[in-house]
Amino acid sequence: MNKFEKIYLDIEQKIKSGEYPISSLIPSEHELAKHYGVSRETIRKAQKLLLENGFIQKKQGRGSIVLDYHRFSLPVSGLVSYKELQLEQNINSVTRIIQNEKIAAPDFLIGQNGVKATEQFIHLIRTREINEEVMIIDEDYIRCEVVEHIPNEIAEDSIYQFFEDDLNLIIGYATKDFIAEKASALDIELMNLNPMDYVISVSSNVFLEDTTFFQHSISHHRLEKFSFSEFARRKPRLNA
Amino acid sequence: MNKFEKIYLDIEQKIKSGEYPISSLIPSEHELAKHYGVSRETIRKAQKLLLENGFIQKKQGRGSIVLDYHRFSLPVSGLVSYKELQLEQNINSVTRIIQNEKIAAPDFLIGQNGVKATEQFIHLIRTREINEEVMIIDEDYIRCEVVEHIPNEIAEDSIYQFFEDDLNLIIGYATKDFIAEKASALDIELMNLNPMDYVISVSSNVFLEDTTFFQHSISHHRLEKFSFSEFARRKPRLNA
DNA sequence: ATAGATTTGTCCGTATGTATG
DNA sequence: GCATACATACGGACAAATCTA
Repeated sequence: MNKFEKIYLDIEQKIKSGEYPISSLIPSEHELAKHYGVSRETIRKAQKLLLENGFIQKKQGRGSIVLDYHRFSLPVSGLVSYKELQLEQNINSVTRIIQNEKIAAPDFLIGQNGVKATEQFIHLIRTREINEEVMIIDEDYIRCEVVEHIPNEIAEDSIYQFFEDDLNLIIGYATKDFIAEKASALDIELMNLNPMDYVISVSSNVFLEDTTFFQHSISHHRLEKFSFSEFARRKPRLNA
Repeated sequence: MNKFEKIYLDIEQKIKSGEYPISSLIPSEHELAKHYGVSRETIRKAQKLLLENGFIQKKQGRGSIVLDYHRFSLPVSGLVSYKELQLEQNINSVTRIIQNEKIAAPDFLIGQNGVKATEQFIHLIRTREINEEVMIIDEDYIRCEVVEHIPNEIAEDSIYQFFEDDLNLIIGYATKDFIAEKASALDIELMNLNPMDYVISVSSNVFLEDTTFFQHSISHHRLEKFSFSEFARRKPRLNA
């Protein structure tokens, strides 16, 4: 791990433990640099992470203030996978595999992001149940050029852990679109909904670090159980 | 404006104009540093902005690739105001003021974020109409210690522009929570909904740069018209 | 109201490490 | 192996904002 990441974790822990209380100022950049035996730029990199994650607010001439940080229920930003969420929140849930098979490239993906008509995709449909009630239906299309097969045992756990730890894929970024839409036939069947009900549909395209497109996923959430939070910073309007 | 912001805008413009085409590599950090007559660190700061805004992807040993990005309908991240969104998307909409009055601090805000029971708030309720149909109901509670009055002409336009340009307030950050919930009486009345209908409720607390809390807002969206997008980067799991 | 000390913001030049082709 | 390009780190300099005496 890099120096600035180690320092970030150390300061984060000090904030969480209360050693740096909420609303207080953490030591100055100069003091921290001396304390950790690094240069000021390294401290500033660590602080940038703290800033982006909502732990501190910096103010020129004043210092860095500890914010009243928060436990997010469903962070949109940062591409947190279902498995990671589950672990963090200790939700006891069951994943059921509805479908896991290799198919030809679906029409709506061909031509976009360099997908050729001759390619194959893994078509994965899973449900997420809590207390025997289906809360989320996840549908994934995964590019076979990148991942040729996903064992069912993996699909029941975390495909992202599999991608990253076993296949050594590096996930780069994703676009996500949220809309509310009428429940599909599958939603109605698996979630026991009525034809007039709505679901929240989160569709995303995921790309590797080298910019190759590798996954399209659609996730349907029950309205009553849908919620997420985020921490946002005001971006300066540069084009003014 | 800072050097790295100017360079950011310049490169962004070059990407948008096609001078740096999608999927191509932009010049190396070294070349850009020479071209702009600045140090490499300054170029890297500008590139970090491009990275965060989804314009490029960097790869060690390779270079920085221009991504095929964009046209976001409703960026959650970055605290973009309704007015800015409207401008960006050329949506012709009408804002109607339902209520704009000074009230005592509402119970649900007292004690949180340093709000005292003796404080006053501006209670603002507005509707956002498109084609004479109410799409969004915005309810704002704005701290009078920070903003003592909002003229109706302003409320019809953009309160954020008023805060920033006229009152010189600097917005720092916000927390946002999204849930789907049953339509309220006001929703039913103003949006012409049925009692069983749902709306998307986005509630947020907004803080100034100096960490003072100054606004709580609740925004109700019609399901059929709700949509937003975001660009997210995978954050490294530091706690692994 | 002013001056000086402190703290963060920006920028530079250099050095070393690591990944890519 | 080699050149190229990005990643990390250091130390220094000055500016701008804030606080205090």
